[in-house]
Amino acid sequence: MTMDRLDAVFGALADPTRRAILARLASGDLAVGDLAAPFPVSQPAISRHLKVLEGAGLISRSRRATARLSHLEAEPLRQATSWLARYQAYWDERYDQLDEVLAGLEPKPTDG
Amino acid sequence: MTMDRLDAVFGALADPTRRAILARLASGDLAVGDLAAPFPVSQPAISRHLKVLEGAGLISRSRRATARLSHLEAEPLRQATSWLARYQAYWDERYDQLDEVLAGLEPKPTDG
DNA sequence: GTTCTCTATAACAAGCGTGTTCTATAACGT
DNA sequence: ACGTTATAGAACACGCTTGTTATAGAGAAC
Repeated sequence: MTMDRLDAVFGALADPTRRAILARLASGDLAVGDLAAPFPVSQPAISRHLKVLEGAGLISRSRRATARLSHLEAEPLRQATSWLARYQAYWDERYDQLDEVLAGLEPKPTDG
Repeated sequence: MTMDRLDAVFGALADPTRRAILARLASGDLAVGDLAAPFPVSQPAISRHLKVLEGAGLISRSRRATARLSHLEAEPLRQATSWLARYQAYWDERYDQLDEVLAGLEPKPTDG
């Protein structure tokens, strides 16, 4: 249950082709062929990238006629962001006030 | 200059040992030996992990006596978060108001 | 049922990553 | 200078990843 999905997620994101695939899927579901078109790699290579993304939970797939549509599933990205959030304080002191704002309480004036 | 550091950053984060190293460095700079102690791998293996982290810009290093201290550099983590932020809208509708707040304008009351 | 389209799998090659052990280098203490 | 401590590098093994081409399978159209 507590399987380290972060391994798979970060591993998936480490490849620029896969990040580009996710970026394209953000605009809508796509078939393998459409997805492969802009990339200088073969269709089987894209199929394997999709398999990696699916393994990381970053996409889900469905059938429409002979095509297989890939659908972006951003939840793992949220988990990754959640892990990274631990370090926000190390690069951005605005994090504190941001955190407060997000906490749901009423925002206060920036300066007293 | 626009080198795809995300490859290196996400690649570095894909390894659980390296994530654990970063987590420990969040509490303060550490020498290789101290860093290697809790992990079930050899010292050279840790040295190589540190080299990967350094290559991704995630740590910097300095000498103190014979020891070499590793220091957390979180800026690349910010870049990774920045990339991921593109997808926040897909899992959290609060993203919109968050974005507004972060835009730097003075916070307004939650409700008009 | 045959054919066409779309996608997945098989089989293979090459490169990279991670781990090991053994050894070299660097800084300090005496 | 010499020894001790801390870290890096060399050499090697092994598995994983990515890519290729060729082929198989699944569904639609006719």
